[in-house]
Amino acid sequence: MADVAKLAGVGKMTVSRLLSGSANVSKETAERVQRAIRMLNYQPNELARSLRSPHSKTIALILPYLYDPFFATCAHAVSTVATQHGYSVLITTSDEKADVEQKQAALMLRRRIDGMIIIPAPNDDDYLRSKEFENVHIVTLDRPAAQSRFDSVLVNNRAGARAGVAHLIDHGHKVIAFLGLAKSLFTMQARYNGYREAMSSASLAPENYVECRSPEETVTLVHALMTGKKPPSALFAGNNLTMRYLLHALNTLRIDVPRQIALAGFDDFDIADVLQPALTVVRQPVYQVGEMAANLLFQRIARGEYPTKGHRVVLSTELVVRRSCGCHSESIVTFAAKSVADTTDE
Amino acid sequence: MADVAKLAGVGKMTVSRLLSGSANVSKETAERVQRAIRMLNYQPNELARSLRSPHSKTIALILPYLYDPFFATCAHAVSTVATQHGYSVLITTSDEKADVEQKQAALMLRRRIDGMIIIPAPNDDDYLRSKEFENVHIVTLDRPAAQSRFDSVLVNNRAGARAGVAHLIDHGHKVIAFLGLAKSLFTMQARYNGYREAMSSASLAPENYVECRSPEETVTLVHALMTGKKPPSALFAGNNLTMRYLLHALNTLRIDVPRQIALAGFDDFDIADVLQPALTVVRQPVYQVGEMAANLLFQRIARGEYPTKGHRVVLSTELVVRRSCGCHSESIVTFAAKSVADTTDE
DNA sequence: CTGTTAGCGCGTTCAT
DNA sequence: ATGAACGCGCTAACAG
Repeated sequence: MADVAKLAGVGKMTVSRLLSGSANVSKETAERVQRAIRMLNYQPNELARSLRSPHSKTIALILPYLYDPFFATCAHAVSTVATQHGYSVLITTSDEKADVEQKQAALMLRRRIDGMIIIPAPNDDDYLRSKEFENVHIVTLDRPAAQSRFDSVLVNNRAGARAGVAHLIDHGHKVIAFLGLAKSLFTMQARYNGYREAMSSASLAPENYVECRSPEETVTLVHALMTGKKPPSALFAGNNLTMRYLLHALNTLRIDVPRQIALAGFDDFDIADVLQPALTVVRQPVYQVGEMAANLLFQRIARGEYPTKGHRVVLSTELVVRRSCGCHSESIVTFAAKSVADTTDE
Repeated sequence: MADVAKLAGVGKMTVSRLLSGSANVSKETAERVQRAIRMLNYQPNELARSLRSPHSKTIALILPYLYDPFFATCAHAVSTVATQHGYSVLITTSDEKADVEQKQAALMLRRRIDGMIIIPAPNDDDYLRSKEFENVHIVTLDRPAAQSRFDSVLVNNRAGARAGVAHLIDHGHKVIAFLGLAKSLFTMQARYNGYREAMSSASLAPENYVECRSPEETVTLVHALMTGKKPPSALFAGNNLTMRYLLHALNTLRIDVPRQIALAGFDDFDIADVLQPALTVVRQPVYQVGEMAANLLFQRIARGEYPTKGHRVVLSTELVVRRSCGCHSESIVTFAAKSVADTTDE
């Protein structure tokens, strides 16, 4: 910058003013400076700017992994919104490990980010309430942080799962199993609760939660389920990953859907409708979840306020009825959700 | 930091030395400083460090979008390797637009990143050879940059596609269509070339490239193809996105695979094996592509060398034979690729 | 082994 | 309308 100033025959300050656009610079000198900038191919150092100003124009995004299309789409939305606001995104994956997440979050803090969007790993988000995190805006995605001042964007997991399971019940199924990922995940708990509500409402006994850790394990679990003393006639998958595990397992075990067993699940995905049979799923507004989280964050950043109690935005889901449940025609039913809620379990 | 120094009764320099671990500090003072750091909950400002040192410990990752599982998995690999090296990742999406990519790349440069990994949008990567980019390490992913000094990590697109199409020919198909995304994409051109080679080798006439811009358009195109004067008996999809478009279209048009038409494609994906029929695909080592690119970049950064001619690493693909081609048993064939090549078209 | 000086590139403050 | 000086938080280079 000093070089530019020298070449233009002005002080560094004039150059700085011109770039920030704010203050008064005479047309003539402005033009001289512009020329000098082009001649030297001057690029301002954003690092130095960030050091000086209270804003680094950077946010952090921490999520478990990117190979889940749900998370990937959220990340895409966040990136898009950030670019619109002139912000950069520091991304990092936690692999669902709370300690990794915590270390990465601390690192982001030292990089002076203006805010962070987190899909928190289970079991330990206490660190977010420690002193270091007091001066950073945080929005949580897909899962809330316990008793926190942070905004969260969720979907109505419980109501969605309840409706999906109720639909299976409407088909006359009495024994329905719920399969999910790690039970410690917020979304899995909420959806399992929805499942239990649906079962209880129909005076049916809820089955135990079936935890699928891998495709291989799922084969074993499904086999055990089907050859047990109370074989289910329908299955509900807790998310799109579980559903894919399940499809593998049913394929391996040569169990026909929906003749031998009916199927439904939470979270739609790209080719769920071209499978044979097409899958009945509870669809969540994936892109909007990420978009809303980013918008909330930038709103907080713009206002600079740190509320003591965060808002919980709950987006609505819809039941997409296709064939795997046993239906012969397709339809969509939407479940409204309060846009701001304070329930502890959605 | 000044506070810590004051509390410990030492100079800032001693604190700095302790943190960087390099120089000599006596045990006693070290302990005093440590205590002061803990008491004040001191966190070093990485921004200031980056400003001072020649390394910002940050790399940039620019890719078209994240909702493609191929790109998402590459991004995951890059993020993982970066964390291993103690680096942070600034991510941004270009939406396949060269101008967006260029602007974002320039912004990254001003943020003083140590290196960048790019999946370049088609048609315009000249900007990478301009003066500003002289002092940054760049590795290209999935697609090369023309005549450049940058390393690239690719897969053997042409050989893979050739083998996939040859397999369809072995089934007796005479008219095979190639469907892909934008024709301007490097991978699509290379794969289409492989298709043409396979056809020519069998003395068959290659069909024109069919460009699928959306699921809807694909329905129209496939319909036109099937009702045209030379309806194909087999289709080859240029990538996983095209394959999904195609599956939608075939489903909509109620065309049965593989009875009415045989199917194969480039790029495996998660549930390609549970579809009915299971899809025959050319599989590329997705995670390894991202991992290798990141490793190459960190190697360059570590050595600090800017070679005049970049290496082109070409990873091998394999043909995963399942059912959509008409086969009744499954198998895998791997195609070796030279690990370093200088061909302009892979 | 430790402290002092200087400067990374920029923007704010005050003076002109 | 413009410039000089100072400081953001840190570290390299030189003293002591």
